[in-house]
Amino acid sequence: MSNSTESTGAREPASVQSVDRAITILELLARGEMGVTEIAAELGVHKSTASRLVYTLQARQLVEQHGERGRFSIGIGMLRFAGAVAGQLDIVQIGNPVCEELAERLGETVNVAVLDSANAINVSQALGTSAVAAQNWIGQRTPSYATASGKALLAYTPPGELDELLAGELVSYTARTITDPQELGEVLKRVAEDGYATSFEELEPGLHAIAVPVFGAGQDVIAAISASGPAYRLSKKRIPEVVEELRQGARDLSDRMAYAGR
Amino acid sequence: MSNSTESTGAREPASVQSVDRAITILELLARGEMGVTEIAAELGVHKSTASRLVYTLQARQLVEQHGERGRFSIGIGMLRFAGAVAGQLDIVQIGNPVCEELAERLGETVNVAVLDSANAINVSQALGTSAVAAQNWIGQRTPSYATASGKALLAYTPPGELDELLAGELVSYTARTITDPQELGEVLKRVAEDGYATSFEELEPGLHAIAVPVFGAGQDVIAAISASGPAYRLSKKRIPEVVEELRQGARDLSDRMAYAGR
DNA sequence: ACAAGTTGTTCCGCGAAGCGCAACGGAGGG
DNA sequence: CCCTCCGTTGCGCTTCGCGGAACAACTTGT
Repeated sequence: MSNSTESTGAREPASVQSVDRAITILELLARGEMGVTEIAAELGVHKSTASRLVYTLQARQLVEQHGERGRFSIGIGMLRFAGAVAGQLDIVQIGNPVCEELAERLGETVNVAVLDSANAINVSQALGTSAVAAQNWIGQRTPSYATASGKALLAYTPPGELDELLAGELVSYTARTITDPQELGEVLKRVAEDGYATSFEELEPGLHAIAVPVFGAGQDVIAAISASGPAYRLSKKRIPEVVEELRQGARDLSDRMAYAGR
Repeated sequence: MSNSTESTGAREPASVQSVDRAITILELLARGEMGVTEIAAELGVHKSTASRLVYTLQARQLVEQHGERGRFSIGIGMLRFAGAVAGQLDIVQIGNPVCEELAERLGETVNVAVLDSANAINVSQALGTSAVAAQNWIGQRTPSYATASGKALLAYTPPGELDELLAGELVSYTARTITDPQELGEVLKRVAEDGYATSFEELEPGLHAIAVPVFGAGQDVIAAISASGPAYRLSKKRIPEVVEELRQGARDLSDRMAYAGR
């Protein structure tokens, strides 16, 4: 949240202050509407400063003002960039229809995720049929060791890199989160053997997820597909069924990616 | 592109310079990879300035560096915002599956667009089956009077607002672009009667498009669905067939939006 | 193979640009 | 109808960010 100016410490090449603040504003607004005063308080700056930053973002359509003098929220202009990043990562576009189909077939929320250093990032999503308005996970950075997708991705990473990647990262989110490096290693080995990974309440209480890897042209893993839902519905019993469906989707996605040329 | 500092003229409340530049960088990178020097030249600033701006964006994952010292491109962090804006505009999420289905049925690229002042902005997209790697239109701001979607949206706007909206906007893109306000008025009236709009090479030579409006809860138009493709394939003859499919999709989308609660 | 041309990054001093302050004007709410 | 809270706008001071130049790591040309 409010990470103010860190004057001393590590020698980071120094960021441009106002740009950094502007990005923070965008991240705040990504979570919901806010007023200028609220933003200023969160940033730890004066109202006027926040106002001008917001104005700049608004002039470029990155934020929108709801009334003439109302609150602010993320703007449509952001979609332009969204389209660009989606265009660069073919998997985003190609993953969407696959997600849709799986979501309909399983009735659960389905995501495609890729690995970015220690985090798994969801790049595509399709909501399940359940009426419960599920959370939007797109773009979310989730700790790889605590999610099904993450573990599916990590399982095929060389152990050497792995230790480096997760050094000092193993924070506990629930009672079931794996925090012991050695235990994690064993679990990942098992994942590689079985060809699927699970996360049963390791990230959030009551949240279950099952994931399988998506292979690229060679033997490398380029993504993971996961199904997630409430614990009472996505039980252990359903693993074989769900894994089977996910595998089919993963194969489908692999093929489409190969066809697309990458 | 390079809009430098305009010292004189209208009294705009003044933007924060570095933030404005940073956004320009993002827009540049949205079109493809670039190097720092290239960016600096485009912005009209010194390399060092560009380097620091890019570093700031990179630290927040909004841009990525391809090698250790390579070129830059839009980063995955952008997806976080994309998810946020998609969450706020329900139509983005709901529109996607509708696009997919229509695209498969028609074999052409299908888009959902909304109106933003004088521009039509594509918010959802599904590519057609044709092997031709079509352009990514998501987030694109297109001149409403020259696109099928745009005209479908404008046709239900009160004439008063319309004149104000398009004052001095009617630029010509091709020989067929409508640049006469009176002619546009007549065309739009026709669109409202027929219930569909076309753009045959009015935006780009060789590009045809057909669109229908999407109605909200009342009689208001909240979006438009369009099919677009090369002139030789999406000919006038196909209008009845395509319009019929699009109408069905629009009704579907309307229903789903109503069901979703907005 | 070396040199000359790139590239992107870092250090530093000056100046403008952006910040905080305070006053303004409108919108609700009591 | 006053009082409070909101977002916006001049204004002056200081800081922050810019430009210049030197640097280091690659690529190219001969």
